[in-house]
Amino acid sequence: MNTYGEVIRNIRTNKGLSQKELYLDIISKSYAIEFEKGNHEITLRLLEQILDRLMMGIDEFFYIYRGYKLSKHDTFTNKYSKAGNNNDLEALFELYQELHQREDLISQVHLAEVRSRIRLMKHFNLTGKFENSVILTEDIETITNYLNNLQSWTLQEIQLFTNTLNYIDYDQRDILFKTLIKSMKKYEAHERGRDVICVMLTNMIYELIMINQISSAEILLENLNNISSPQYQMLFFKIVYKYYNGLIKIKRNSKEEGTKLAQSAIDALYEFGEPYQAKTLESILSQILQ
DNA sequence: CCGGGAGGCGTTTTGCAGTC
DNA sequence: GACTGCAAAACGCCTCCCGG
Repeated sequence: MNTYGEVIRNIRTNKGLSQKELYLDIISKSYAIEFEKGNHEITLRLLEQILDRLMMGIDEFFYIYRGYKLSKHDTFTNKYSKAGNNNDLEALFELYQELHQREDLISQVHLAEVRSRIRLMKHFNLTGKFENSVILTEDIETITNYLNNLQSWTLQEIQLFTNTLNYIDYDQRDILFKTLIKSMKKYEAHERGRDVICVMLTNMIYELIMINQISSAEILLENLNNISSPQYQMLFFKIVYKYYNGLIKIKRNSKEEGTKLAQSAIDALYEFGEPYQAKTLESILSQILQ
């Protein structure tokens, strides 16, 4: 693995910048040399200043540093959501095997998360229904014990909650959500944070609609609408917003209008090339219409 | 003007023995 | 097992000097 300095040197020379041009007033000349040779590391504060001169953010730098790959954890998150969204059991099972070999706490929690997802999907493939009873209680315990100990939540922890909240019982979920909400506010200004929060709200709203907590669902739905507001990359959540409004209308006895709204959201998902998401929403709609 | 080496200096971390 | 004290090692950064 290259050092940070070696990667920076590569980027610098590709831009045709001299060491002076890059490092002036940030670190000394000779320290810059040692840094580029990999003999010294520098603090994050200095690295950030250097990256700023290279017109690069810290996340992009780490992406390049890993050879244009995402970090280890992103790989988990990516693999997990990719496999989950595409209904790819084989990929999920591979992930499961990988985690099984590790012993640290976080891997145990992820293991419970993946195993639950596998069980849920296997059952869905057989019956066409999502049934929480197929999840192991020990897995739910592993996850809730972990989340219960959190004073403040990171985005990855919010994602964990999102991925598993539908198996956690209502009271427990409510307690967790109350501690989560404090951390949630802090991430409203954070681009990826907003994304993570939108996904979480989407799942929460779904659960609330299914247990007929319609007014709570409406409150969260308004939150979803506000937080996902102006950016076009949030279009997906706009579609979801429309879809849930449809479901709520059905629940409030405007069956025809609601179905029309929900169906148009599903059509939009097909049009944007999200067939698995669309199918999931379709299956939920038909469950509700029964 | 550039990259590179030697060495200095203050701060932080680490290893380890001793104490509570 | 947790805390304390302390020396050695490592780290982060610098200045000064050198050769191409």
